[in-house]
Amino acid sequence: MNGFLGTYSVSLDDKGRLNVPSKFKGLLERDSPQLVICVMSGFLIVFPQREWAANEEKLYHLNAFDKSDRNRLREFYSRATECEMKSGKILIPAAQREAAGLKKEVMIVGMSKTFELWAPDRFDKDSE
Amino acid sequence: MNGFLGTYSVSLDDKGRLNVPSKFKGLLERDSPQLVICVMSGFLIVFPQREWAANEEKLYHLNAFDKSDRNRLREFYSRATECEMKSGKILIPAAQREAAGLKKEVMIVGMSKTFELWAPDRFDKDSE
DNA sequence: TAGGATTGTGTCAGAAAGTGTCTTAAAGTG
DNA sequence: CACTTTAAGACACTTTCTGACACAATCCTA
Repeated sequence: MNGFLGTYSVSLDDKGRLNVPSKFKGLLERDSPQLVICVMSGFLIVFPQREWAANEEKLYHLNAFDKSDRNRLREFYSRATECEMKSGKILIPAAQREAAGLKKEVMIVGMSKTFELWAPDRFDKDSE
Repeated sequence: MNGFLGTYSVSLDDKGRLNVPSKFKGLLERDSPQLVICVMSGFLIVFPQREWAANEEKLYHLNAFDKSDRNRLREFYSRATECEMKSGKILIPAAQREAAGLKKEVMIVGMSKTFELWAPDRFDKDSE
């Protein structure tokens, strides 16, 4: 597999769980079911564990006692949540669903190393 | 686990105890329930015991007979309080609650190795 | 130093949120 | 077209969160 590719429309169940498309499921099972979901402006990015760690490394040089560095760190960490794929599903925490305006139907967009979650109406408008 | 991640809104109980979200609880239990809470400008930083020790080490090189070094040390230590998670809760001392303006609702913000406590209104304004 | 007020601690019940699994329907495959 | 795989929805069960209460420890004052 070449990473996360394509666009899928899936639905959330009654508790807000995302049914992961089987192509993505395979990738996550091979690597790790551990994920980090990060709130962006209007949508969510899903990082597999390893990919998240790679991004985190870019912040190692920042000083937690410097005010502006600390703000950057907060920006990064405060938007993230650790999740896990369980029984082939990912529970999207309520706050994240809220932030991305996710209702029942969700667009899943592959971005190779990561993938994105969009509310259908926002995807049509904002993603271009 | 990737450390403390995400933003949670939790409430203090009638005695000012913080209900630790279960994801953070796990991390603290694995490591140690011992904590240090440090007052910053408008919010609180919670250091797990080990992380506090690591920060303290960085101050060893300061000279206790140098006036400005001594001020830095005083600044650091005087704002700190030792706490402990008990029955899954952390009692935030009254003085610290006061300093951070914490009432009933508290925002908990993961910062990887540490986490922060904010009054909701201050978080919205000051954290960016 | 006794009594009362304040602060700190353990625990529990009800509500809310998260999890596992199964059935049915739909889509993909040869 | 028969068979396999995948997605949706439903349900029961478990875990987590909140608010409350009872009790313990500490502090303060007379």
